[in-house]
Amino acid sequence: MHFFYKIFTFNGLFFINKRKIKTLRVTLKHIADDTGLSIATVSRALSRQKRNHSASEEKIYSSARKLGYPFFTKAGENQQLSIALVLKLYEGEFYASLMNGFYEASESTSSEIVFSNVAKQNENIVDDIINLSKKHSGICLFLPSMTDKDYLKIKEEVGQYPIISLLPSKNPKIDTVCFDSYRGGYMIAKHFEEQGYKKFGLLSGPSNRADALFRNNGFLNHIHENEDLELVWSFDGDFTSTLGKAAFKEYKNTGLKDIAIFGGNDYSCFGFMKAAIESGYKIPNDFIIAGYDNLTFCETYTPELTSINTDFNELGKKSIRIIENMVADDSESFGNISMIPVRIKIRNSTNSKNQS
Amino acid sequence: MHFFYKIFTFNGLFFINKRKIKTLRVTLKHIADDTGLSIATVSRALSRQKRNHSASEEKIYSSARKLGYPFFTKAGENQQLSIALVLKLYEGEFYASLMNGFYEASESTSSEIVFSNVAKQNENIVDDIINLSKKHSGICLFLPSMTDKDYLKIKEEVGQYPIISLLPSKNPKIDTVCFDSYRGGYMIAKHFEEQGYKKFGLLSGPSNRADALFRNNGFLNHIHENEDLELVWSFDGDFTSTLGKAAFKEYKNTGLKDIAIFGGNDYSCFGFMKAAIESGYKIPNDFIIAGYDNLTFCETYTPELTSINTDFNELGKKSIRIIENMVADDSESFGNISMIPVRIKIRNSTNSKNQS
DNA sequence: CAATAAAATGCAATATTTTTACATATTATT
DNA sequence: AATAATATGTAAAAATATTGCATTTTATTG
Repeated sequence: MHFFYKIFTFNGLFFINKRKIKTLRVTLKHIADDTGLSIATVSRALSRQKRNHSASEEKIYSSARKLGYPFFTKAGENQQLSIALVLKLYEGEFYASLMNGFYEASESTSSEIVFSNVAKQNENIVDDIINLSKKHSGICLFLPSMTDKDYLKIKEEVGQYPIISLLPSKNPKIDTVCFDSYRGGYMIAKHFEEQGYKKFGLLSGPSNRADALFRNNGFLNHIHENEDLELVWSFDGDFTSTLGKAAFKEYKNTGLKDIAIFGGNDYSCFGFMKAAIESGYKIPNDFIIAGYDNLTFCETYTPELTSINTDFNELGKKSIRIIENMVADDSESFGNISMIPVRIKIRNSTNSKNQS
Repeated sequence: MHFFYKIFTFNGLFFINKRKIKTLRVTLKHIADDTGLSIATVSRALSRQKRNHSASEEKIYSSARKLGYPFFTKAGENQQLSIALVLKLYEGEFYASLMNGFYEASESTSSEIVFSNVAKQNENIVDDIINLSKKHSGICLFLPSMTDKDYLKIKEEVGQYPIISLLPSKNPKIDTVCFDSYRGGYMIAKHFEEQGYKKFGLLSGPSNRADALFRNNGFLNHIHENEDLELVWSFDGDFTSTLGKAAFKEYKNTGLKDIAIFGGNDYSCFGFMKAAIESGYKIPNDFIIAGYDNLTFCETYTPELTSINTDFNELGKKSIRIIENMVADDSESFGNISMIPVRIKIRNSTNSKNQS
């Protein structure tokens, strides 16, 4: 006589007919079956103090890793927090600086930083982040493409779990630690004014990035606050040197000279300056220009580029401290913003006086 | 009546007098004690399908993360390999490119790349790497400071565990996947010759880095192979633009002109060129120069810098493929080298003909 | 090559850890 | 205040891991 059961899975659970059965977690039995050895042998191999790298042991370890068998932490061993820095990695000095800043910051605390990359085309970033929240004590998000809606969804799912964003937002839904982009833009405009310029130009970053908007706003607000200052030219860039070059073409056509240009970021400026130099323009004589990010190449380029320095080590330290506090006392907090001050680094690209 | 026991730990084991007792792994009991809740409640919170973010649940999760309680993988869920890319992170475009290349390569395979940073001052790198070998299916090392002795020690401890180095070595102790640095240097010398130059200069990288030596050797060997070519100037740099500048001072003193200089890497060249331009030299008219790494700034700089392009995506793909093969068939392999070809990207800095 | 020692393995008993039924307490809703 | 829903603890049951002992396999020695 036979019985027939319908076995199916739903939401990660297993069912026989409609009765819920155990969620099958990975056990020594799975490894034993996978390697063809007995449970006892598997147990011994995994709990041995010193690995001996015999063929069986290697097979067991490799199977254990493959199947996701957990390697138990010994009690009292792992007391440090693990904080994930979630970003979409691209090429460029910027990302190395960001990661390096966080990493160095973590060395002076008892927390460990883990970098977590998010796929470039990824519909389920929110789910990924929620998953990460199981493995780490806190999360720092550097994801320019995230919308307010995404943040809200994360906040809902994740409750008072320690999570912060490293990018400014017009209307922050979660706690934020970021550079004071507004002030950066403002400082540049101020510096331009101090150099005696009245006519200003703006090569802006992508309009869907809040940090780009804040930089612009700081710059523009200083212009609008002063009657004798004027924005005479602007161009919508995207933080790439390619559009920086395109911006110069457009600028050249206008025939404007002797203006002070804020380039949004350094890459844009490098593209703009290169095109300008190739067209026979002299910087800072024909126009002055300043960037944002203070990449190492600001010093390498001729003329050296005035830029806004952002201290990633400070950003990292502050972020880690905030996450640590959030872990310690689980009081609800929501939309707090911490601003890291930025510094202007003045170089030759805005120094028309001493130059000529 | 009382008994006194001496409890102590050694090698992660616990002993009472001299009798070994259990290694105390983290269990629900620890979390229950830590949170003040019962084991049952902890069990329920951790195995709940949908988190509800109640105060207790948050406390339990946070304690679990803190103590290192393992989150079990469900059987059949985690079938992908996890490969660690171990490096010492510094600022600079180079590291972002390396990580990005590996990350993108991993997207087209079933393996996952995890970046693992190693502290800058770290006496126990070898131990750290051996620890990582428990958590990951394979390891890729990018650690220029490692010596042959270190590699040998790792190989001994780790047996036939899948591990490779991404840097060339004079006498490789473990399997290596790296760029063909020798050929890169060679290609530059060849290109210089084709441009009609007979007198060559070399600004070399740090002598303790095998990859720098290979670049030099490729360059020098082509010179030595041809009777009419000659090395007329050389300088010991360290891959920084600072020493690039210093190199130019030295070069200027020699009074040499019309030679072809290989800069070791791009940063050195940028420093050298900047100092040269500031001294009124014209490139490529007064000398031609080529770098190595093909950073994005090669195109941004004026003159655009000829350089050797290294495809990190290829490096990543090849490395992942090799690790995957090592995981699949556990045959012993030792000191195999795979070279990734490099390409020369010719730009204006070596183009004195069409220029003048 | 046989004799012996050392190491690895499987079985099954034992120990440990996790889950859950049931009773009770707490919190939310009407 | 009554009732329902949810959360918690106790203790029993179930699941999982470890280990003593016997057996097999591999390595070493004369």
